[in-house]
Amino acid sequence: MRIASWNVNSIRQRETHVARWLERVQPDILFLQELKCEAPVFPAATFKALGYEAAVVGQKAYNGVAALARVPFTAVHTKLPGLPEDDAQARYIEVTIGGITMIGIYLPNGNSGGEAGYAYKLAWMEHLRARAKALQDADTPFLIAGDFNVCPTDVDFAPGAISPTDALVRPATRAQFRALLWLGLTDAVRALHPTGPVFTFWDYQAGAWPRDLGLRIDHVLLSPTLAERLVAAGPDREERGREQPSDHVPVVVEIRD
DNA sequence: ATGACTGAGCATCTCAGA
Repeated sequence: MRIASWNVNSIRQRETHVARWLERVQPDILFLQELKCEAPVFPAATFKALGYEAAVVGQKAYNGVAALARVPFTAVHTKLPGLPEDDAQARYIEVTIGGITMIGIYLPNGNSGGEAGYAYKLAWMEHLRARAKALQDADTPFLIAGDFNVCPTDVDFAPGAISPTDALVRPATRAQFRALLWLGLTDAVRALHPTGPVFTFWDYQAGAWPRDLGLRIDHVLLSPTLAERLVAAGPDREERGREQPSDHVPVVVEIRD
């Protein structure tokens, strides 16, 4: 089984990129982030023509997540359990496919809105940890894929690519990410690439891509029984070199059937 | 020393991204 995640930075700007990528890579399921549109204008027909059904959690202009899969499925949650009822940010989708619970996330960046904005990020991470713990306690095989907006360690950003005070690297951000891992989850990409940079994002500015000044912020975390079946994991750097690319590349994980 | 990006939207500027 091939599972992928991709922050596309506007699905309407990246519709062709995603369609061609699906044809080339043939994932069983693809989680998308930063759709930047409401569900009715998501280009579902384009992906349906390629054999992919879509579940979309949209929002005007900001955020937005979706799942595309070749096997019929339904979204069981479209909001992160535990968040206030009036939270309108489209950042979470949870589906079940083949007995596995799969969660796609667009975790808050945390650099806007001052300390309140950062507190929202930490609260979001704590609710995500609680959701993961509930699945773990129920012995449910599950994975969490998406844009975590977390550089877990100093190896996960190029020197100079980010400020030391950025919300992606703040100590509390990393502590909350480790709390997730301590549930027994495996960072799929890092498990198979134990050392060195494995970037998934390069800023549009200052020649970050040609200078390879990237970040590793898109992750796939696996519950224990899925981790035992892990055979491959990594970013698809090829996509960053295309015309008008997203600033993120897809991350692809292979799980033995 | 200078310039250095992308996308959406009540749009020729602001907000957000990271």
